[in-house]
Amino acid sequence: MLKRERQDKILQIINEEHKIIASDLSKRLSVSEDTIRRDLKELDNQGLIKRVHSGALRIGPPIVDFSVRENISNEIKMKLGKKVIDILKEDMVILIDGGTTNLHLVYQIPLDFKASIITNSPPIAMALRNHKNIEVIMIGGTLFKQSMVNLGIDTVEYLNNMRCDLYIMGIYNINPQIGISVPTLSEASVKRKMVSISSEILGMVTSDKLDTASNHIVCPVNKLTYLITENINSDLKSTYNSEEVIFID
Amino acid sequence: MLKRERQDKILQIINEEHKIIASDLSKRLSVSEDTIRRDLKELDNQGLIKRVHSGALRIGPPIVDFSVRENISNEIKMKLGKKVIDILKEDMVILIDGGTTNLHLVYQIPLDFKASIITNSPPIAMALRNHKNIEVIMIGGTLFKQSMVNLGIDTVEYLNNMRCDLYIMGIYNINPQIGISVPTLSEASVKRKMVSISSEILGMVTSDKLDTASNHIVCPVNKLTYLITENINSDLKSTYNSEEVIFID
DNA sequence: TCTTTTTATGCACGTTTGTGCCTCCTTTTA
DNA sequence: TAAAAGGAGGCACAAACGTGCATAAAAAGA
Repeated sequence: MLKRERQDKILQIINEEHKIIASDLSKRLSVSEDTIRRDLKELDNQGLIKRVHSGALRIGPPIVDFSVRENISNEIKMKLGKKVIDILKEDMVILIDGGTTNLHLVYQIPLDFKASIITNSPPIAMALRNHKNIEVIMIGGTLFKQSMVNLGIDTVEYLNNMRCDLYIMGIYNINPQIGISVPTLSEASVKRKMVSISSEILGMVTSDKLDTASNHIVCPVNKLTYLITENINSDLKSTYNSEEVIFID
Repeated sequence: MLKRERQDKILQIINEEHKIIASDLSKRLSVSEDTIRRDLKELDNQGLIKRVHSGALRIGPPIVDFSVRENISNEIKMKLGKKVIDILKEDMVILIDGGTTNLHLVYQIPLDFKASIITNSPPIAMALRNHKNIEVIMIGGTLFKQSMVNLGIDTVEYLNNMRCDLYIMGIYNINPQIGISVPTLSEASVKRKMVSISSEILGMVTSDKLDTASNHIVCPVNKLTYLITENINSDLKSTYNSEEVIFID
């Protein structure tokens, strides 16, 4: 691999992931850490990245993660997001609601990607600020601060007048028997409406959410077109997998 | 997690929550308290936070991104915002649109302030995340990324069904003859509607915006109930001041 | 194509940085 | 005023860094 080629790759990775660790990069690109260090130094001198001890950061605003508890690692959510990027097609009309996992996905959408994105989540809208070719349509409502999404009658009503190709659902609880559920009624009704107007539905779940349930049911699991998880546990796979759901791990 | 990344996160948290406890941070970011102490010490030395026993406090203007850390205009905008805080009364219904000056105002609203805030600007909504007693209503629309506000027919229509006590207008151009103007038609029509449904109107302007004009006129200057500026130039004062406008500098 | 020159890479080795732990001291709180 | 919580400084260790040098890989020239 040529030096130039490798540095481009580094830039691409850092743009997607917003930060990199030098030692990781060394493994991923199969070169010595010395070379990576030299690359990072050069890119930093050109002002393309911000070099810091043990890695580098992307220039520009950092990820504004609104989750109070940082427990679930961002890396995992990033990985989930990466799997979804390939499913997105140009010129799709994509509906995305809230959740940090969805946010991490949005952060990884290439800056030149062309699409329409509809969302009721202010952080998602903010994250699309620099995507010149993405038309962002925000759905209003009363801000539910815990999940940072707009909810309420107006939100549901607005959704009545639209359809979209893909709904990327933020999932808090999923259970093979009970289905997908959320803790509040207003979130459930908005999500139900979103489900009903979408051709395909995609859900990303971190392992801590598998086999949990809450009070308000959104829909059964088989409504999902795609289910993306981190875990390759074959038990889970067979539990959730079905003819209808495309299971990606 | 990289050190710089962690420190940026600390800044973000302290900006949102106005104060932090070192031991909490240690848990939230999964590092030892020693490391947090060192981080806080460094940030304090850089003048970015105010270190106190057992934690730290926010120091004036919010600054998360290292690329925007040293921005002087932040200071000025913060001072303007401070003047406005006293005008806000509890339980008001306040309409706020976009602009960085407005955002700086919102950052200074006390965390326990009680009110309803209606906005078409995602950053404003985000900034109110930790204000438990503020009901935030977001108005949807097509996101105009340059000013980060939602615009369009739906936005205007939604405003038809409401009234509010105070409209805090983001001002880009103001001129005693021409009035208040903006560069785009859609922004102008939304602002005009906002003017028409509000009992009082407040505008903050930094000196660089005084005596400038743009293509689409929103309203004459005397529509303003309050005009807040940084400059004590008496010429300007007499130009803009009138029986109708309360001039604060 | 072959040789020469330039550039890029990996390794060795001493240095620096970041972090957690420990001890002793200071501040806060009951 | 005593106990508890927080803070400062030192120590240790691992990971990351920079530098010089030998060698490999490109690029340039013949």
